[in-house]
Amino acid sequence: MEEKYSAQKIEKKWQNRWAAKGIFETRIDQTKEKFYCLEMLPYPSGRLHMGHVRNYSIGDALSWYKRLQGLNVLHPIGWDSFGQPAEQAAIQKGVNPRDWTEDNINQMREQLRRLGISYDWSREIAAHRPEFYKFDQWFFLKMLEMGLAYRKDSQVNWCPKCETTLSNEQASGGVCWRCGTRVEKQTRQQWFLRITDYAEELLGGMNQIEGGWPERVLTMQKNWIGRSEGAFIDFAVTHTDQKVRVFTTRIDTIYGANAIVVAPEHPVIENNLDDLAPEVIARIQEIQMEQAQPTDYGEEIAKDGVDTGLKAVNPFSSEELPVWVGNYVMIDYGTGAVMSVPAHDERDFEFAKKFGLPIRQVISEPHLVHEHQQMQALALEEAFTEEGILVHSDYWNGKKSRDAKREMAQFAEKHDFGDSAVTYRLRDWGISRQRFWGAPIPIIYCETCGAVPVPFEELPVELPESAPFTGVGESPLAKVPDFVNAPCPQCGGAGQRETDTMDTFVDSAWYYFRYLDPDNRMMPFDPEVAGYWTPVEQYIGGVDHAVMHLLYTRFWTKVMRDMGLVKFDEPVKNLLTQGMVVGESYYSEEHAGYVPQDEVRIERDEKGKITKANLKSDNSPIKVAVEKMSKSKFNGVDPDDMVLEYGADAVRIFALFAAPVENELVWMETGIDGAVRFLQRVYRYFYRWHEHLQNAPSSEPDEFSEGARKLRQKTHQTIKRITENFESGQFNTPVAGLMELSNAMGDFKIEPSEAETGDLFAVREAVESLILMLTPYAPHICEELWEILTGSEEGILTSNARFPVADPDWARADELEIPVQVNGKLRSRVKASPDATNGELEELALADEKIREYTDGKQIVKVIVVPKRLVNVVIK
RNA sequence: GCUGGGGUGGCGGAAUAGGUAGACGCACAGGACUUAAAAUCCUGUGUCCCUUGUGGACGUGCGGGUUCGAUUCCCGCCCUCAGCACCA
Repeated sequence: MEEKYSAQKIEKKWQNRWAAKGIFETRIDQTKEKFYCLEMLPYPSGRLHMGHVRNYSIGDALSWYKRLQGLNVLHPIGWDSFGQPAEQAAIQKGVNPRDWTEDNINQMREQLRRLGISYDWSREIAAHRPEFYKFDQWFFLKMLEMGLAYRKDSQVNWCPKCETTLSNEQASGGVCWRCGTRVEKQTRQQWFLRITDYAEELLGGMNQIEGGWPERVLTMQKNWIGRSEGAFIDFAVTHTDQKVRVFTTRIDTIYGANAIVVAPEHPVIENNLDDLAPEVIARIQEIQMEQAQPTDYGEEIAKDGVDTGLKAVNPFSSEELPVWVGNYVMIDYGTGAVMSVPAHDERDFEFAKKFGLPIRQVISEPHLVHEHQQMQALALEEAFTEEGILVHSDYWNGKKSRDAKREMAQFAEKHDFGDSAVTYRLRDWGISRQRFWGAPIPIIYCETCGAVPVPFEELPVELPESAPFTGVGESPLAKVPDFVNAPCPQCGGAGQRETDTMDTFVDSAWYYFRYLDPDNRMMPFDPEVAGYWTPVEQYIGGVDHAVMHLLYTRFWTKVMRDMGLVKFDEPVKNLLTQGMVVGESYYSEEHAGYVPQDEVRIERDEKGKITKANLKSDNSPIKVAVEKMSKSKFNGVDPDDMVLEYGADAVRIFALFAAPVENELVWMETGIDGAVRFLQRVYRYFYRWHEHLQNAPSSEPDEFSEGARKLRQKTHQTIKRITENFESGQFNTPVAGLMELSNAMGDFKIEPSEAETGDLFAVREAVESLILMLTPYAPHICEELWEILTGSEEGILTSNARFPVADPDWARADELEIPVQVNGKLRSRVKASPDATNGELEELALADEKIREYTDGKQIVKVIVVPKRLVNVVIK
């Protein structure tokens, strides 16, 4: 054994040994309990960032912990390798997206190896490889058969200058990210998946995962699905046989309706164009344009609208109402039409105020009902949006909102002009992307047969080797005639392939099922294999995927269940959303920009608090902030540099110790020093003892010195505590426990050469326990120490070592210090045996000298004894 | 605006079926070792007060409440982070 700890040497040695032996490759074993530990797969950008390191350190710690408990752990990784950056690189640098992607994957795989993450590399997958995306296409065709995939007109962001479609992110602020041109909305035929068919189940299924998923993720999904209960009501358009159907959650307010407001695209406009004045049509077009302008968060557009001149009849009151077009009504929510009740809806109120429409209050607060019934008109300052008692509503007067809602919906249903209804905010999932670097949608358009699915046996529809990447015009795929032209599978006539590719969220919706059976050529995976490995016990990733990815994958699972591929409803039992990794940044207002740390001089007070920060060059003040790591802010750190400098073990310990996993993690170099120091302490201690520990007895001796007893107690207490911590999903507190154990080992001051049998046993037990419990955090050093300790090259897993189990007798304290309070204030402590009865504890407390000072001459009202914890003497 | 988190030392954070607040680490200060430095080891470190002790008071965002006892439970605020947002 070398005297000095060299992280580089040890880590390299074990990474090579693990790889050579395929230690982490996993097979189905029906005799063992399985554990599927999954981390969100990375996009192969080329460099790992600290967020990845944190994510994979968490997953790896958990995988090791479960392996050491004897579970059959599946811990795979792959690449989310379709997507825009590869195509962008092709446009800007002229490289082939495939080559660019593969290069990046190779680099990042090496980085992951250097971190020593225990992946089963034999299961590695990548979305851009035909073996994988073949099954994106397979699923698409299946969903087409099931009626879950369909095509319809939909709007996309379009930059007229670049002649290309843009994603919402690329069109943020309403301008093209590349050229700054104002983005237009364009209507295209796009493919959709009917996720809305599963809206109710996606909502209801949440009770199966409650407790295992963070509350906020479930809430976000709930909000996203946006279930809303109400009613559809038909308003007949006068002089026509048409009806306008509105959706409302407040049917009880219907007597207060002053107008019907429809979205500009509403069919009632199209159907009655002849009856509309030309200036009205012009206004409607204007309003539609306004509405189509993308807006930033928080930006509210002023209400605008126009009276179409059409009239519709309120089926409850028989009142004739004007039909307006309004910019605040959206075609794709509800029915694209609302009844405007200004007295009881803020938006309608604002609209009515602006256009001078009548405002009638029909819901009253209970104590004002009488007053409201007397008065014809009331001047409302603002909309009254709460529920109450109906007034000015004919037959329904005096009813409570809640009852009226139900009864009025039933009435509408009975008289055939309405229905109770549930609507959702959730839209069907549009998967068409006008991009090259994605899975081609397997459809051929034929003039005679229409949109024809590519037969299953012809899958995959492969991407061409290359395409003209100009960044302008249509999708590059459309410019590859060999790809586009294909015979119609139905009639054999000339056909053209769909040139849109699939949203990359399709890949991520099911990728982790492919790990189970990555070489299957016929099916995405064998259902029997999936029956063993899935569902996922623990999924770990960023909270930024709380809605889209995690909702899509839940949807996909339910579809797979309906296909008979899996037998459960929810794919992920437990979800852990880790916090962001942030760094300290330095902003100079003087120079209007961020500056690197080494250009800043920081002064601290005697406690270490920053008192002053100035630029070294010109002494101008600097603002110190903690922000998400980024190159432009000079506050990022490269994981590779860190690993090179401190070693993977230390980097991983710090990533897990510095903060609870769901919190933000502030990356500090001084913090990582602490992790290095800890590892060195462990190594030094081990070095000092390792030869002597070979003489330690294998069975428990009868006698122990006082120091050995103390050490054994601490060892078993630590095992107990760390096991509990792991079980409750804590990753930072076990490190603290290990440090305490290591400190206790140091406190047992005894020369190894003078150690008695009992001492040797106690130290060896502590060392073994420490190594095994530290393995999930720092596997390299632990493997090394284990090899030296046991003399076996097999490694911790192969030698079937197990996570230590606490002996309750040793974990039990032999003497307790019981705090004694007088009237709730801590006044003294007494020593007591853990077996002391409440009566004995009370006696001890009252006999205590300091307590007697307080109780002398006072009346003791009562004494509260909390077994093993505390005594409180209440005096008067 | 709606929804959901979160406010504990100089910092990251421990501790909640109500029971010693501040574990562990960082930073800082002092000491040992050293010709010196680094490394290492030891000690101290919530605030305030005094008669410097095995002392006292205060202290978990603020104000109330319940309780022998509240960081933990209840009520009302303030601040902050995140997601969503003209959703009818």
